[in-house]
Amino acid sequence: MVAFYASSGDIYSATTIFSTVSDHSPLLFNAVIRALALYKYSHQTLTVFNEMVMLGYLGDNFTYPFVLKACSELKVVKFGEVVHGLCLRSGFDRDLYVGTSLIDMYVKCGGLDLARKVFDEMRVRDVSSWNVLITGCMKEGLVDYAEGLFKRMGDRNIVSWTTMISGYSQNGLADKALRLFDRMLGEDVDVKPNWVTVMSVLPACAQVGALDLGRKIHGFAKEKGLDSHPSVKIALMAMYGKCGSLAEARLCFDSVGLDKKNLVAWNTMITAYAAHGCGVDAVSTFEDLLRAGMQPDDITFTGLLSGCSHAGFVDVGLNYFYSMREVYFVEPKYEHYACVVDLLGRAGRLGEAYDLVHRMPISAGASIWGALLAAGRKHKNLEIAELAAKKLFVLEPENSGNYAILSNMYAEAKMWEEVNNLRAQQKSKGVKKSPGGTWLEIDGRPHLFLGGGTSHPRAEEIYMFLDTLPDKMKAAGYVPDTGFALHDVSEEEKEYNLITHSEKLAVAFGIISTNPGTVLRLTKNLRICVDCHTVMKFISRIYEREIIVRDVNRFHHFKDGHCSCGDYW
DNA sequence: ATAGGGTTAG
Repeated sequence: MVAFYASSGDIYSATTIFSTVSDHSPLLFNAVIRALALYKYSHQTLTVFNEMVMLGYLGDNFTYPFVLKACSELKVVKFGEVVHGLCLRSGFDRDLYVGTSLIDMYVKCGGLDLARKVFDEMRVRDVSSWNVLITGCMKEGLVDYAEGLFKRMGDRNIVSWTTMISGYSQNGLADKALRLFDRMLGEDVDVKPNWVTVMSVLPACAQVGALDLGRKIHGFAKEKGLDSHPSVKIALMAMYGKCGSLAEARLCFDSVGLDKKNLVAWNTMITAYAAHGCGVDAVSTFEDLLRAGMQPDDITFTGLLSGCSHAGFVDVGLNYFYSMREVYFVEPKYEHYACVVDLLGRAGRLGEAYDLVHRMPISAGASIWGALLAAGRKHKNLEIAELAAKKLFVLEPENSGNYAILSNMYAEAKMWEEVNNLRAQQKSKGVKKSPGGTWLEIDGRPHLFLGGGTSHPRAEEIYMFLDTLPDKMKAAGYVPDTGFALHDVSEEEKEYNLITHSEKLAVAFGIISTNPGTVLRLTKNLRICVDCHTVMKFISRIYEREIIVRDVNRFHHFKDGHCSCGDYW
């Protein structure tokens, strides 16, 4: 009876009857522990297990996997260690399932060293044991170690491949993720990708902005009947959003039935609108969410507020922010304050932004000082920028971008001594300039361009194109904005530094190597600079091209000499 | 009986 209720998920009935039985057999304990763990009543699982141990029964190979699952769920390594000790005493630690569950528990509780120790000491291992450890390594960023395990393991199943692919995606190695997905299809014919596999490879497309490749994978999913799963559709939405195709993201969103539209789906759509600067759509989607009877969460509000920020809807955004707690019962967190500081700062209300930083109940961190620094730069407020930058030099000393911004502002103000001091400071701390890079997708293949790079096979043509550009642009009314070039060098040299920015190289290659009218899609690892932004506008008009640039935090759609951001970014 | 997953501001 208990087992029947337990397996059907009626935990209440199962535990009620369980408590009326006076003579608990090990079998009965196992049934209840299994049910409680599977339905994530983790505390209760441990309570019942404890009761069992008190009665002198130490548990067997059917008890431990579920007790350990409860420990993993709670993420308390201390509990896990106690249970591990009991495993050893009971002698069931030698069991394959118990061993694998131990590894999983240590991985989920953040004890990778202990997980590796258990793995090394196991006498029998199966695919799952290897897979669990690979997951742990990927989570901790030990990509090389995970690769070693993957290479060494005897037989790999679809979970092994999927784990590697999603691990690469999570560690920002989109290239490797995409290549492994390909290799899996070609090499291991016995392995059948499922919906989780599709979901794991999509973030890699998103990372490098590989729209065509993403579409191909969408087609592949359709062909295999894997595209109807709501989670796959959500991953597709995110991919399309991050690859610059809002329309396709919206199509996926609409194809999820209203009853299956969970909060993640809504949040993804709102976030996509926000990244594209479509404030009106972000707000109206938020209102649709409320009408659909959903309860927004903290992520909904980060999307909504950043949407308002990117679109310049300062007061609308502030209103939402102030009503979060009372109207929507969502406690404003750090990231919401960061959005509001950005919202105010971007709009030039630096005083209010700075006030907020001091009034907030949470202390400001890197993203908030980063927002203030960006605001200081945009509105040429050196005082605020200096203040924010000094905080950032302490909080994220390795981030060269912060040095660059302040240094550029000093240069603009012709404060050469400060420029030199800053450069010396940067050098003494060993901060390396992070190279600018831009991806351009051509025929479904992403091409990488690095700032100042000359290694491209068609570098000569690219530079030739860029060399002739200024004259064409000057004829159309262009004045290069060299104010923020890093060095105190001649005007001409500054112009040259600007010319070698990676997005210019990429757009040049795009223009000379694709048919007229082809939309150019660029993905950048830094923020786009003012001069590149201006150049893109001119190129879109002179060459009649639509150019879509994704920089680190938003999209710019250039068309006929204008940008969708309205120069507000 | 154990394993892989989607949304987060600068």
